[in-house]
Amino acid sequence: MVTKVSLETGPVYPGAMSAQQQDMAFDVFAAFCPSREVFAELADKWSLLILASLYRVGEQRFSELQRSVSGVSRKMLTQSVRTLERDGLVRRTVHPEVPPRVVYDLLPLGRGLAERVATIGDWVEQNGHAVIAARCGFDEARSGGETGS
Amino acid sequence: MVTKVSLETGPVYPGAMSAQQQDMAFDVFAAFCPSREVFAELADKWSLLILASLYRVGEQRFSELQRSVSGVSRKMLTQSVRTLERDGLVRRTVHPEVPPRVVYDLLPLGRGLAERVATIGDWVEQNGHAVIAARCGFDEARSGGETGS
DNA sequence: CCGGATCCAGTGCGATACTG
DNA sequence: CAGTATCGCACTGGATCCGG
Repeated sequence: MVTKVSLETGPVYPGAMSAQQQDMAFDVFAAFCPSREVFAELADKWSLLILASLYRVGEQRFSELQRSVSGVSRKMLTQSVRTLERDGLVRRTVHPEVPPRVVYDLLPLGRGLAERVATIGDWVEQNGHAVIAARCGFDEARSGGETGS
Repeated sequence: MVTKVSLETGPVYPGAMSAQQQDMAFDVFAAFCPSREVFAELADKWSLLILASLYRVGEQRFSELQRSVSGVSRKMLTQSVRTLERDGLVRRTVHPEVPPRVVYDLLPLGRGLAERVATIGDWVEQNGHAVIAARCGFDEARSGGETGS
């Protein structure tokens, strides 16, 4: 892994990469690798939750999504969903009615990612208590340590 | 799923939750669920990359980690790794030497998560080109659409 | 070598109001 | 209903200095 790509700073991938792309690999850990940018774009609270929600619930309209991913503002929802659409992960379908109805769902590409993201959500829901417990122990050890003596 | 917990705003989990905790579930999608806080804390670029790096490479010292996760500042690395330690995901071992040597590695709890996170890194490295291609197409369609006529 | 503390610019993000 | 535009604050996160 980490075979390294062209390693240019700018976006140099025209979309067609031929077969040799198979022996090349993006490196998420490299600061200037294009894949890092992709990763960084996805690695935020709202994007991950939106992906997970679309994966769990299925297609949803804008307001449903906003209720589903509780706490997200319209601005952030719009922005995140736009990015996901731009990245070819999510499809945005506008039904030309009045009032307008816009539906979002996962594209095949996005489903593969969302699937993995959802497992992280699952993990947190299953192991959250352990994390919180550890956190309490940690804080307690820090504040409790210096009171004595 | 989404069975809902006590739903208090504050941190109300003392660490011991008895057996009934099994029928309860955290809900990552609920704005005020404690698990959401945990999720939000982990859902950032650096934390995810650090977990993935520790999973792939194994235990590393501070400076190794900084080189491994290229682009991270010392401040962010310290901060992220502290949070991960606090959450019981990562172990920080100080070797009392001079110069000091500090080693980080995954705790069992953290390994379970890191494993899943790593699959996301893999996904990005494998499908990054598709994302970038989609992105180009999207941008092109937007700017190319209004030039004509 | 590890990392805490401080300073400060940049911006993420929420609140609000307006459009189609 | 879905989305854009503007404003403003708070927080992020990098650079730097310092201490163990």
